Amino acid sequence: MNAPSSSWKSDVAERFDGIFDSALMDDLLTCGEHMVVPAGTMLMDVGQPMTCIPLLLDGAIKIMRLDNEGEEMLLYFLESGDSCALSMGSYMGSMNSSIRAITEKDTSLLMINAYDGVRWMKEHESWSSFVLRSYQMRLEEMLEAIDSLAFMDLPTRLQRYLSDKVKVQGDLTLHTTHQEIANDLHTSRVVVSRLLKRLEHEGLLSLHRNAVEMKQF
Amino acid sequence: MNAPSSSWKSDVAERFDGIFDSALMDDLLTCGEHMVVPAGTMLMDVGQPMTCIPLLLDGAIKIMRLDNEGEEMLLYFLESGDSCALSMGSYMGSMNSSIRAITEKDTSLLMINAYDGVRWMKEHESWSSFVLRSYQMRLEEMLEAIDSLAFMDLPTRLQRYLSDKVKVQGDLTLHTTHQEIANDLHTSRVVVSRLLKRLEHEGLLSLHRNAVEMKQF
DNA sequence: TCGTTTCAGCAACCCTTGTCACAAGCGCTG
DNA sequence: CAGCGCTTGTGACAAGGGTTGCTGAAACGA
Repeated sequence: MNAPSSSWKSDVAERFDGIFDSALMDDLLTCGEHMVVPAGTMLMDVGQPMTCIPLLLDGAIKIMRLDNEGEEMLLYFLESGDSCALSMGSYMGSMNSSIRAITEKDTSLLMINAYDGVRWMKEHESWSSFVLRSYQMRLEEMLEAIDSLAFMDLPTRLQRYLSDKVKVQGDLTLHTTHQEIANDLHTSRVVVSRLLKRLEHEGLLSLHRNAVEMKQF
Repeated sequence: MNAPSSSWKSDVAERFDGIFDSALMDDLLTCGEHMVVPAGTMLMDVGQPMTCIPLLLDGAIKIMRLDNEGEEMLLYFLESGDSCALSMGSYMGSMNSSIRAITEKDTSLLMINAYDGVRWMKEHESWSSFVLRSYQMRLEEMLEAIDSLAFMDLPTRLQRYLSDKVKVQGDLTLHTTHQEIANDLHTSRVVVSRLLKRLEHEGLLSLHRNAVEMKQF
């Protein structure tokens, strides 16, 4: 959010320069609805109908999976330039979201009506290859989530999580609680505290109230 | 594989009737290369370039993820009518496979050159929506894999695995070893033997050498 | 400033899962 | 038939991680 909110069109032009051709860019600017949402906003929840496709201009969105008891599990983060391909699902049979999306930072995004998105698949080759690439990237990130669950122990997963979060936040100091970390990793607060303490002893980070300050990552 | 191998074209026509329009069907029959592969064949491995898109006519394919040490983890099964969207990735930046694919049964499939597949995205609307639906289905299955890893304990995962396998094989008796099951679930043989024994005591199945006979599922 | 709430640290305990070691049975082949 | 490899069963044990309960400190709100 470096630019004033009136200039989001130049943000779009800059962010997707070389990716979308000019005709598509025009359609985007005409049909897209620009939004700025503060950190912590739930953009989408499990069971909600998906009517539009978000294009991220700035900020970050946390994508999570839930089980029947409402327990969360972090899947991945969307960052600037990303889009959530799962939203195209509204066009294909599955009408409802199977994930929860919450802004991780203040976020600027362009909402595309799903119907327009589908129409453009035929009209703009640069759009259809963008959508396919987006699906591809989401699949790769899901694979990484599976890797971490299937092949890594909790200390390793925690370190990866902290690294990712530093990258997304762009700040070595993470303003979060142990409980939040535990939710994202789907484990318990006590366990996270234990492991963080260990990492502090190893000198990899230092702990404060409501904050984890990373030294290396 | 009910039909003689010469009549695979009618298999295709029947399997994808109502999904592909007639022009696409013609292209499919012209450009596609039909193959019949026996069970246990590795169709694709991690690191291999992906040059074609498989359309499953009959049979089943097991899709697995590997870690650095070569440890396996079952992701999902492809069944008749499915396609592996990951293969489209060859067109998008990522040239190499990140998964391993092994036929689970004798399998009949139609191989589409990736280049043709990409070209048809523009030319045939029924193709592009098929590809998108395919991506969508793969994503949903990955989500289920994540659910099972993140939210379920091993006894539950084992039961789900056995159920899935029965459905895919179309046979209540699974011809497999405890070691193979352990590989698919990424656990150890001893643990699988233990849990299977428990399920046998509960009357859900009975155990034989190289076979698990399901009673209910 | 005082009470309340939230957060983190810590200890003890337990359950699930993984590991090791070994034995027994089946089926194959020389 | 003897020998071998593969598969399964089982007991004892270790480790990872989840649970409970309690404590004190920091932040917050009136």
